[in-house]
Amino acid sequence: MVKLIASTDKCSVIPVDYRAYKLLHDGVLELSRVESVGMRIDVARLKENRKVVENRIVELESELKNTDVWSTWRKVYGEKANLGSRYQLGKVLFGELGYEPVGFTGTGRVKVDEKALSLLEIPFVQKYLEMEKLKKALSTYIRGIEREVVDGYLHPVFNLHLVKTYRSSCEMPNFQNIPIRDETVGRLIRTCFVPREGHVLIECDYGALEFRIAACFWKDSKMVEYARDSTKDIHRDMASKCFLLPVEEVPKQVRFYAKNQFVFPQLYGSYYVSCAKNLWKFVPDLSLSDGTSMEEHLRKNGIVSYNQFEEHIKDVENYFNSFFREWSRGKEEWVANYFRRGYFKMMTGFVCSGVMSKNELYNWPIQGPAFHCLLFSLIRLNRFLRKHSFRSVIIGQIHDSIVADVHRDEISDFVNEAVRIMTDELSRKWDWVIVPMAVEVEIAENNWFEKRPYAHGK
DNA sequence: CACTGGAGCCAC
DNA sequence: AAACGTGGCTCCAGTG
Repeated sequence: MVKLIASTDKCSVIPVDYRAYKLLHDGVLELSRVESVGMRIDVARLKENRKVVENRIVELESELKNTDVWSTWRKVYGEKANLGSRYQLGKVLFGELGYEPVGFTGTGRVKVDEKALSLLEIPFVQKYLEMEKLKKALSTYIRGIEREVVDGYLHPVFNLHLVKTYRSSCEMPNFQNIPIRDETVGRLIRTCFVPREGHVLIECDYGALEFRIAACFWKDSKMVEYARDSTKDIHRDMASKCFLLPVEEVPKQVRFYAKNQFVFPQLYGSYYVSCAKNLWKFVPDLSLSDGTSMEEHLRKNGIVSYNQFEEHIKDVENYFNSFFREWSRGKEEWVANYFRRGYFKMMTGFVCSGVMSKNELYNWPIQGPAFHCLLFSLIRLNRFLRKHSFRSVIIGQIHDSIVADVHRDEISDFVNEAVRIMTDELSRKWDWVIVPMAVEVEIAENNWFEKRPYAHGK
């Protein structure tokens, strides 16, 4: 089946930089080699894990069907009762049993996602959610991988022609969304990705890539300063502002939420109300290093209610805009320029035309070139491995990281060259790369789940 | 029976 | 006026 991009006119008369085309051409060739090489799968383990998950799902199903909630469900739906139907679950919980809906979807249906359901704190629902998590692991990942494995190897397809931002995508199966956040599910799936005999898995990840590219794109002096100084950390500093903590007392988890619920959303066009709402949700889960709860800490600092917190985040947003003042002014100009011309060109030469929203205008010129750094590196690294007859092979790519199956004798040579390409050579390739690049290397001896940081020279 | 869109969840 | 972006995949519900 041929897929086409619907919203972007790539056949426009705007001259396309040949170097942009060449990057995709070379990229397609190297990615086809990556696909052909494939990644080793522990098929026996995958099967074992499937059995475990299948059994647990059966167990949970029978427990769920032994409840009053299920009796009601059967009364309403009779033979059509389907435990897998969230629509039916919504009707039972909110229609029959009288629980209060937490929210509604775009089409007016009651929200029955994990977030909405977990607020109900009903034993049935908690168990239901555990079952759904395992079903997702089973159907999308375990079965998805089993279906595509050929002789113990998986060959996901990496596309360069589908994404509006000229990023990549991946399918059959999608290797770019293998679970990692949930430890239980992550273990079930990732332990099945194993190195070849005598090899280890190595992952080379660009550190803070999108922030660095944002600094290059907006040329905001403070962003550049942050990107150049490895002792500086924008997420830590904004966590400190959002949660009224001294910089040196920002816990890792608090930094994580500041990064994903404030800094990136702000850079891509969100605003303080959304940020405040999203941050506030996690406040009950947060605590300081001395054990003080975040609620307690905020209370001590005069923030008792959500409204006060929202006001505070509004102040932080104002601070953020005045701190990155060239970005703050530049983004308005960027939007105005697009409205005059109807298109824009990425730093890597790719043209984006067609109807774009403000937020897309903020995101696309960052997301695309960030990936192009990775693609350039992958091309150079794969050529290097071939030229010098390495036994090590690149087996995949996840937007800002390269995954490789590296022979034990080649680990340091591989890492040195990968890091050299991803930093020095990249800087030479494009003059708009005005901040240093950082690479985080991880190694896994037995399987992908066990990956841990690998200390390298750079 | 084939197909489509919505909702949900997984990643960066 | 509105309010972070990019994907793939699965299941269900509805349509023809």
